[in-house]
Amino acid sequence: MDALHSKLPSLPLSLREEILTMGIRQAVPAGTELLREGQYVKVIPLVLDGLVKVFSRYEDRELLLYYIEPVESCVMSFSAGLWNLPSKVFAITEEESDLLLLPVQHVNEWVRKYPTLNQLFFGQFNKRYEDLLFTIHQVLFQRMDERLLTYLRERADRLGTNLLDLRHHQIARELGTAREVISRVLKKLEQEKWVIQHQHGIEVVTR
Amino acid sequence: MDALHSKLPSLPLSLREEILTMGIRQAVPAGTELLREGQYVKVIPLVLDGLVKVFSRYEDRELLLYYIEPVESCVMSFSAGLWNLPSKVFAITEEESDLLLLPVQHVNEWVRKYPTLNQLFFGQFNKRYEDLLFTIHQVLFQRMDERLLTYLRERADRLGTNLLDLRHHQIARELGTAREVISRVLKKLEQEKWVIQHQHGIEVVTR
DNA sequence: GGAATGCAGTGACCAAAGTCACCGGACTCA
DNA sequence: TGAGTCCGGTGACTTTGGTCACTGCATTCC
Repeated sequence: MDALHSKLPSLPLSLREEILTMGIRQAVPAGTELLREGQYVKVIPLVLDGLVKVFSRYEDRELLLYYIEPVESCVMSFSAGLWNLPSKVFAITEEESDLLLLPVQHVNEWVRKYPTLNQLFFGQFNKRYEDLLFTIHQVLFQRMDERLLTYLRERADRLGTNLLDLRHHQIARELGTAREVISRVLKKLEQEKWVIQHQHGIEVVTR
Repeated sequence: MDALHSKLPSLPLSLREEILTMGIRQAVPAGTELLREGQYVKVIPLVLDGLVKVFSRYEDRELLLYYIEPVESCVMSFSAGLWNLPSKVFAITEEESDLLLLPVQHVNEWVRKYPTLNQLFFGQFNKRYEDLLFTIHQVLFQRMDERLLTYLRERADRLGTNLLDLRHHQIARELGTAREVISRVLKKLEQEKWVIQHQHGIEVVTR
């Protein structure tokens, strides 16, 4: 339970203690939906461990916007929670994750009482803003082969392995396209020696 | 000079006075570049009057991200200014505009001294986050005809007129596409009676 | 063993959008 | 008045990516 202290050393001790008493610690399995479009939010989740994906959805297509890594939070939940607005994205745990749920009324107090908390929130907003900029860039200016390779490399970096256990249809959903497209492009990337497709995974060739 | 008082009544009087003494009031003509990619920022501009466009650029294509309207600011300048990071977007005045330039070191103090200022900053971050979400949505999930019509309507609403004086190539740049595409799609929209093209402008047909 | 299921491969086709080349009208300005 | 420039229109073509239909594996589960 002292994880918070080591992970957020920048916050005042008294705030960390308040957070620990008021916050609800929760372990959630992989694949749990944390936030749905149109939903109102009463707790702000802080990811202590694990990984959460944030998506935009339209009809039956979706697009991965960004990942929330440990000791980060979801800015959509800030605005949705603090101003009681409906969410415009949905979020799902990618791995089994350890969350700290912060009830919004307390967060409202803390923001007033502890100005340093604002620094943290600003940082999060800024990170997500940059993530979205990057995503826009990819979607508008890059072709599928580039986007796919960037996606695979980013994932390999994050997981610390070149062997990615991924289904084509998973990739397609995250990139907002169709399974066949991924199969086709992946084959092209393989011919160009950027990746190797094994029976149970895709190997990203190190440069 | 009392514009600020009437326009930002939510801020404490003493802060507004500080802003007025430390901020630099500046009128800039239309088409002035305020922020360039890679640039470091020493003042945070607050738009008092006029209109500023914010773009993402890649090679020789660009994409309009959002507009900054009166009594709004640019979140890219927050992060670029307050953390001394290079900008990833560029901004240009669309109309002649009246700006209030806030030197970053003072803003840093104000943020600490006046917690209400944080509310304003949060609001701005949230607005831009939503703008970017909307843009992603348009770019990935909508076809050009939809995007173009949405763009024209939004613009007509903002300017309060159905008659838009726009060049095809301007539109193309803002939507990140080519002039010919706009010409083609505009013709289709005209055939479908959504717009009428006049000699000197495009009329958006009211629904 | 056989049916069902999930996954990937693939060819054919289509639609959207990007590109190229070229035209002609309007306007400007020297 | 004639050259230059800006603007929009357009046909032809290409590329990219989305869709459809169908195949062949594995694996799993009765």
